[in-house]
Amino acid sequence: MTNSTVPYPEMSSVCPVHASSVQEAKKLQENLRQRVQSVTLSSEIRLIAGADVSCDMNSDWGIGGVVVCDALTYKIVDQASFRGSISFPYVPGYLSFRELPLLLPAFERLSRKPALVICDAQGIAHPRRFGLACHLGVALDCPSIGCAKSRLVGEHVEPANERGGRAPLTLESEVVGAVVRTRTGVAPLYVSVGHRITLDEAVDWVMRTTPYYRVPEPVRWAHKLVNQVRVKESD
DNA sequence: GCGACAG
DNA sequence: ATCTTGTCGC
Repeated sequence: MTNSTVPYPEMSSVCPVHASSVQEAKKLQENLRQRVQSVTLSSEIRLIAGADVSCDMNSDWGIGGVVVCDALTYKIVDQASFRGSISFPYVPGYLSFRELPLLLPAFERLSRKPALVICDAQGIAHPRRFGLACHLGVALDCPSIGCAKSRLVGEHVEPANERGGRAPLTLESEVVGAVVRTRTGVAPLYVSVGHRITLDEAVDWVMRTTPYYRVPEPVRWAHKLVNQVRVKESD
């Protein structure tokens, strides 16, 4: 029988997030990418989460954190973090193997389970269409959005300077995301499908969660959380 | 060989 | 990502 108090019973079983080399990580990505679903959101979204990681400059420790917000008021309803050692180097294209080992344990510590997660990273706007947001979405079997502050791959024109300005992000003649201006006069965000959502829905949720700042509210809170914990918890 | 390159 | 104060601009 299943235990309903465990937030993510499916996580521990079938989605590897560790790799001992870039070559191994690449093979995992090429295999796991088949599990990504770009489909319409299946349920009504009442709780939305932001996830982020903070790394210590001169050590191999980092903090993974999640903040869960009410999808209508953006008030914080739950949060959790996890401190651990970082085992994978930062290699562009392989960020999930560095950050997911810190993020997933944080999700396990939540008492409220979000219906949608916004990640501070790419989704399918990735060389092998399997950025961190996809990896996290598949591992948690949860809808997710890739919402990065800068470009990893793809070409695009400059979106209109006003809030709501949007331009397609193209890679190998495929639209893999959207470059979205969330605030007038500020640098745009790179939005893409993570898992179990469509690009238009992803852009819609990024716009809905940016009423005040460039970055979505849940991600801003998660960023504050992990930095606070890192300073407080620094040995 | 050279430049690009989420966090 | 991280180290960091003041400062330029709307």
